Amino acid sequence: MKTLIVEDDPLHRAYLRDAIAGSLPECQEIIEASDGLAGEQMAREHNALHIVMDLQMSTRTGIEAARSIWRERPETCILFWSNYADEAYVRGVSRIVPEGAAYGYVLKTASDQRLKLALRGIFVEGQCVIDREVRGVQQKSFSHRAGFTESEYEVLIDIALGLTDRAIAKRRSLSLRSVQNRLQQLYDKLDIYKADETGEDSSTFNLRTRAISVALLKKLLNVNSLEQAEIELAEWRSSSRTRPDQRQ
Amino acid sequence: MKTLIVEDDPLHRAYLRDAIAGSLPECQEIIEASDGLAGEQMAREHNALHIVMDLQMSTRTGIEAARSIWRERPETCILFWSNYADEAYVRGVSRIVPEGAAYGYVLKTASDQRLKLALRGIFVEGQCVIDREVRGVQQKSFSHRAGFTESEYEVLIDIALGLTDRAIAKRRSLSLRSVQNRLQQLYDKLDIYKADETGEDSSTFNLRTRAISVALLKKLLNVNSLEQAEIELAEWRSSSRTRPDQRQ
DNA sequence: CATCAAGGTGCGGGATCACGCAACCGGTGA
DNA sequence: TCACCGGTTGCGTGATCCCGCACCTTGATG
Repeated sequence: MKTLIVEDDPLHRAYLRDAIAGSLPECQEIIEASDGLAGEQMAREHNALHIVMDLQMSTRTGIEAARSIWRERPETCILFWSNYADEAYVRGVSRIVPEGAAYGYVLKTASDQRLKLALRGIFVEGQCVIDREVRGVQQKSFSHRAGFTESEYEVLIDIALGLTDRAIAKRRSLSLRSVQNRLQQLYDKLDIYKADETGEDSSTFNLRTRAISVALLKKLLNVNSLEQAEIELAEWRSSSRTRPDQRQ
Repeated sequence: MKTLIVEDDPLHRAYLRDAIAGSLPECQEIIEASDGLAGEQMAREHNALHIVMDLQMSTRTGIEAARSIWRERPETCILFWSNYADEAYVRGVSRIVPEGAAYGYVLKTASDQRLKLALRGIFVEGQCVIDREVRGVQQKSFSHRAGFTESEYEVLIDIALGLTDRAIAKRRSLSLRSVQNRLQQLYDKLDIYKADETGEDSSTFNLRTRAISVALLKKLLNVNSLEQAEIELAEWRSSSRTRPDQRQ
């Protein structure tokens, strides 16, 4: 059995190495990569089916790397080891995990014990191991109460990218009015109004930008997800230019 | 001589401890705190004049902690040890360092050697030690070419908070039109238009929100600075309600 | 089948934003 | 002294956004 570590911080890498050596005696070989891109290649070359991966790396996010790895070998077991349980990350991960694959999400603040249990659970037992803190976020984001539907999340990303209503409508194949409806729902759920109504002098907030601000503060959005969305947007823009306007 | 470490990651804390012990034999005592708040208190209680501090911590940002520490004891030497050289961080730091204080900014990716040199330079020689990578950012942000003036940065933050033009005008004591002018300059410098003019079909972007997006992607803004700005905004809002409208 | 809730769509209007044009003003250098 | 320049302000217009009202799907439920 072989394990790949993808993590940019050398200290954390060393720590992981120890944890793996200490909890997985059946693991004969540990290989390492210090960013997402290298991790991707190394996984391919060594045919690594057991991976521990950091999210938030500079060259290539853990999510991006994991996505292409899983596209090639969906049976790969991946343990995400991250600093944060932001909804943006959790949503990003659960969006890409293939049907029935074993994966895990444990926080870097978790104890030695927790990490080692997760390593065994995922890599030898084939379970999914998700930290309780992360579970909470996951739950919330899929319950419809104060959680966001996929479509609301879409418009949230689109306005955060700076698109106009019209552009969003085109991109998501909706009418202008529908987009605005979704925005409305978004404003409701984000509680944009709460802070505003303090004075009779309302209208201190521009709803659209305020929504972005609140989403960032509530960790629904993070800069990584924006970067990701930005490149998807660029792809869409170039593809829709070559094949312009095929509605109707 | 006594040194205080403020850092939330235990691994990094241990690493720092070694680095200090190895490079500062004159240091007899090392004390530690695992978040900004604790660091602040500990600095006060132990009257620590030599501090190594992480930026980005959960409970209280390094910047916030440093600010109140410096307010009490401006002669404190602080070495900021951070993962990133984002303009938002660099600007945040250089905004709070008191006249003539010795401080440093070194990246976590720097070599052992660099870190140890910085430790000696700041704590025993009283120099300022700024990593080259960080210098670059600092330079850029104060040269007027493609850099941002303080006032442009102000409106950038304000729109990122979600304020309307009118609200910004009131907060910064400007006319509505001036605010809009500053926005204009901001849009120019951020190159908002570049991406938009590809097709004859312009207007895919809402300038205001696009500006936020680009600023985030260019690391001019980060979520920490937003959180900080948000509490300042709350203060201003409550104070301007008690003393309402004293123009003219 | 009747009904009901969710989501998409059109219409229309009031508010806000983006921005060109023009005027003003405190400092700088010829 | 005068021309110039960067920053501020007022006026006005067209584009965009926010959002209430009303209608129409579609799938689920009694």
